[in-house]
Amino acid sequence: MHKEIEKKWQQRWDEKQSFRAYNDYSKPKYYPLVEFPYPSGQGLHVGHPRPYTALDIVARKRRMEGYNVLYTMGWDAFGLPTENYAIKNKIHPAIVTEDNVKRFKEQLRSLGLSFDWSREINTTDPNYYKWTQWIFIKLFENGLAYKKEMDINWCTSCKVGLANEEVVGGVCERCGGTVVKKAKSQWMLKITEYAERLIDDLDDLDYIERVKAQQKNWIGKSTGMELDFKTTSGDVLRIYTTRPDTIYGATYMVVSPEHPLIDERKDLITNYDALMAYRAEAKLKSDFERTELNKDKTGVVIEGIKAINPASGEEIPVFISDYVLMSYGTGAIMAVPGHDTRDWEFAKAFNLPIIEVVKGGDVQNEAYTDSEEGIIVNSPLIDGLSVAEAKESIADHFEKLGIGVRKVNFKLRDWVFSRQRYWGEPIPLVSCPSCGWVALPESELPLTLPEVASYEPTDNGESPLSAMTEWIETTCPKCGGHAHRETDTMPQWAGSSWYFLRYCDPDNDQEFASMDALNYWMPVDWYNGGMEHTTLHLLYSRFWHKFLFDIGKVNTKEPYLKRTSHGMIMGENNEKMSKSRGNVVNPDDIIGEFGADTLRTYEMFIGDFEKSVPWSDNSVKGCRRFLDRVWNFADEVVPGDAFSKELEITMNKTIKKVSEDYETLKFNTAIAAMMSLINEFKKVEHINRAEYGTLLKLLNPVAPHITEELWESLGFEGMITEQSWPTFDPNKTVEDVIEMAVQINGKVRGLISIPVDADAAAAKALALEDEKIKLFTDGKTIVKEIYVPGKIFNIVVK
RNA sequence: GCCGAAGUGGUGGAAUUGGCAGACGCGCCGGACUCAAAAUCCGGAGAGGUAACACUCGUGCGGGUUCGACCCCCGCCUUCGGCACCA
Repeated sequence: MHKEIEKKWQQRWDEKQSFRAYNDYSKPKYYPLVEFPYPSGQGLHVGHPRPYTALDIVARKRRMEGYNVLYTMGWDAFGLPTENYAIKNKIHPAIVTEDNVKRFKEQLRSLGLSFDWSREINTTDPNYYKWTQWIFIKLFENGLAYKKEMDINWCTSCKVGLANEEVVGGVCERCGGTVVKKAKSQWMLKITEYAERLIDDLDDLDYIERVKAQQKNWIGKSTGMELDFKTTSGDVLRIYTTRPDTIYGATYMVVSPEHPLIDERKDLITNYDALMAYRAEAKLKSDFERTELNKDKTGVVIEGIKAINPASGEEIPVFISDYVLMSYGTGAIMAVPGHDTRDWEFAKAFNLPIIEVVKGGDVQNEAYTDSEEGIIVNSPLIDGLSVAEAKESIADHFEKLGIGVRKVNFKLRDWVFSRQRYWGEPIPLVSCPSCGWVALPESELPLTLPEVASYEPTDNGESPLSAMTEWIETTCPKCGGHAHRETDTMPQWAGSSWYFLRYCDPDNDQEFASMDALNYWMPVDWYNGGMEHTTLHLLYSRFWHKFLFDIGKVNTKEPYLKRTSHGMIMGENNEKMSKSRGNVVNPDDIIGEFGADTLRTYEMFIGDFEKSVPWSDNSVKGCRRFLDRVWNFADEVVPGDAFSKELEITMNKTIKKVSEDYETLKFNTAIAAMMSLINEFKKVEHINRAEYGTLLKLLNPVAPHITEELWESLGFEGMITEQSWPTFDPNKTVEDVIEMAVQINGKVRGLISIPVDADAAAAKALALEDEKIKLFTDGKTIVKEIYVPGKIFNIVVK
């Protein structure tokens, strides 16, 4: 039954192009966006439809409200799993991708999502990645792409570079071999140049708070100063600190094991070998392991060089330790064990002096760090000042002396943009011996991936493309001389950093999208995606968008007006769904047995949309039962074009509730309200066409097929998809008389029937008539009455 | 470890955001229909307590604020997401 109905309406929507987004700029537009999937070999699992259905509900509601809606789908198809599958099975990744996309698309279509499939895009399509390459060239031309030596994970036995994910517990996931850091010259994007704006512009956006907080913390802005420490070797060690006020407590220094001073002053250092041994050890650890707070602090003192505290003039030792990273600040810190937890632990481990410079804690027992209101002590220049005052005063002092400067720092690091892989966009640059790095002219884009015999990374750490001599050898676009192509490819993040722009104008072969189309459709009105994309993808795409704004290619400084997040759907055992755990549920099975409408209803009813939730096969039935009940009522509908007196309030209330809940991600309570409405329908003599038709419209975004079918079979005009959204009369959403709880000392002891707008005196009179209330008030004195109209009446007695 | 969330019956969750905790659904129990089962329909239930009421307890744990706390504050515990080459 459901199979025929669903097929019928999916075909009819196609024929009538019901969900086509027209570039009809006279109508108000709405642009809802969901994260496009990576088409994996496993096909869709039941987690995918959750966000798609949610915004499908919004999209369908908006169309019924008269908007021109752009809701569409695409494929983020470059990536490691496809490449690894291709290597293993000796199939071209393009073919693997094609198969996966085909399967994903069939599955998505069977869900009855109202995507405009004419705008489908694929990041691996040369007509798409032409523009990804084009944007990269613009970044390069604007000085935002540069080359830098960066460490990659290197498996010493496979002799390949590994993604972080492929390094499990410090060893190679495939062969168990040792993984080390290996320096490699990589393309970097200067996202740090946008750090300030990426934080500041969040203020005007309607992102859920936790997303904003994650973005802010990831960018990690801190205000402090850079300060020079002289050394006994006659050098200057520049440190970064957010606490210049604690300078007198700096009893030692720590530099990163990679700090250049060590090699520059090799001759003065008497324990160079020990330092080198420590550096080698640190190389094996990730930054994450290095900065862990609760691990034992390790380090080696540099023998032969001491530093001089610029405030106290005392000589202090200099250590190397892995908790100081070369990539943050200046790679050197002043250590104030009295007021920094990691410094304190290090000082304890190495028996270094701990000096109290801010009053309030017991620094011999633990670092005193929450010191914003503390008073400075043991610091001749700033004694008696508050921490805030001292920061300013000492900063002024050092700036005057010319040995320090106020500095804002960010945790955010530049974006490593090179991959030594095959399945990614080729970086469209050539290296010319006389001109340096030169971008390809636009006419040579897209630079397509060459056919190679092996997609396997080479054993020298270079991309598979590096083995393609005839592809690499080229001429310099600038001087015409002999030159080499870049053989690294872009990371998968590239294609997904601008895809929402392409949806606006997907077939344009002159530009990535016309300004007309962008002016009309952008910004995205509502972007929903997983919390797991909150830091990287969201930040990268905001960065690219801001860059495109700066060069005048897009019309808004931010891509997304609103960002919400959905929870994951877990397996029935409440573990993440995965093939290896054997708890994956395939939507095809549910659609086969119960239908797409039931699956959609269940996915929306299953729980709080923003929280993760375990799948339950059993509960699916309940949603099917609900739809069956809706179906069965069709036979009992009587004529009538207005709500009956009996149902008037209920109908208005339900329209209000459902309309509001669809806007606030509360799909579960919207469906519960419609279930309650059906329960009300059972209680009354008749339901008429107005009432039933309204229910169908409210339910349509969730269960589009069955509601279309019922709409048609009852002889309503046109398709339900083309109808306008029901409205309600606010005056008819509340009952005149309500049941109010009466409390004695905060505990509910009785109920009174009272007009909603009654005053306290009326409530009191009614309450004191109540037999049960009398039991609690008789012989007691009323000391206080709290009356909240429409809510509660509380009597405090003694 | 750091950053961000979450913890409510047997179970998924709800609670107008400080005002009757457990809506709605699943599962369970009982009944109707049936030769029987399935499906469907009707009814029941947080725990303790009572013949039935009454009453007591109850939103991860321990404190606090308030007439009143799932909701606000302080201190913990557990689980989940992210940690820069998974997407």
